[in-house]
Amino acid sequence: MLLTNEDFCIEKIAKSGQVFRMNKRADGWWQLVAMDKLLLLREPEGAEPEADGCIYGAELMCSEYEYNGYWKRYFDMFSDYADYRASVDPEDLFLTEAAEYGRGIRILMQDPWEMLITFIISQRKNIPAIKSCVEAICRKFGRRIEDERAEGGFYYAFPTPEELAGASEEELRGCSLGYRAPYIKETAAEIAGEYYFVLDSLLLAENEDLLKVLMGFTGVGTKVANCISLFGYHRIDAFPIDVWISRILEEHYPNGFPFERYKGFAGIMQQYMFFYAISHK
DNA sequence: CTCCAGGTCCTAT
DNA sequence: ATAGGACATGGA
Repeated sequence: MLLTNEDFCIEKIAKSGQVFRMNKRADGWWQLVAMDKLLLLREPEGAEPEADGCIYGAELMCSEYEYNGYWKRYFDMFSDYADYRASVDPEDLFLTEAAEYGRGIRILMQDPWEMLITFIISQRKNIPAIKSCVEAICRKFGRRIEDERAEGGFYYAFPTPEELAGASEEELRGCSLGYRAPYIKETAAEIAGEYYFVLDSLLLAENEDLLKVLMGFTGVGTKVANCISLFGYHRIDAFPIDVWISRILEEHYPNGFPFERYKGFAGIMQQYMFFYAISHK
């Protein structure tokens, strides 16, 4: 299944800090696990790098049926990111450069539950550390799935609410979660129990209500709630402010970020700025 | 070794 | 409301 798109770069998506189970293998394929689903993808054969050195588009190891039924939505292929980039204020030199640098990034439509737990883990950790924690809880509590396409012949699904709720705090701490272990356990217990349908019920919620409910879970504050909104509910106007974005706002937008200009999709701009920042450390 | 990471919670004003 | 300190751990 060949995907030709000017705004699809596997490597940038994998390194953009929104997805933590997408890794390049030694054989050249990128392996992505989303909940219990596996996808392998790689750069199109014979594709020439563009002027920026990047290759755009991808070959997906899946049928058209699987693509249309799941991955097309997952990768937000119904949106035209060229339009988003074109909306950038040309006089805003920083954002112009960041958006050009981030061309190929897309805001993925990931699972709300996976985002809830993943971003509780994310607090005060760098991206490599987040990845190893997420992988650890999957290995320890997730269902093992045999699949010859996977590296080693198997992979682990993201654990279900029941699987995480059943974990002891010691087991969770064994995944390097530190003080987040009780956050994870409490939140998982709530989702596995009385709030079983709440994440689904939020699909149609207003943005403000969504944030408010998410922040009701232990370990979820403003920033994490915005990440879950953006990456798990595709609320592309959500604007998570972490230490990187905070620095950018101080350095480049002393008079405030022009949210009015990007009304409804400021989260896309946020992602370009974030990726630019972490790539130029 | 030191510094820092896609922050949140709790407490004291 | 708002400000300050505690918090676990591993990657760089």
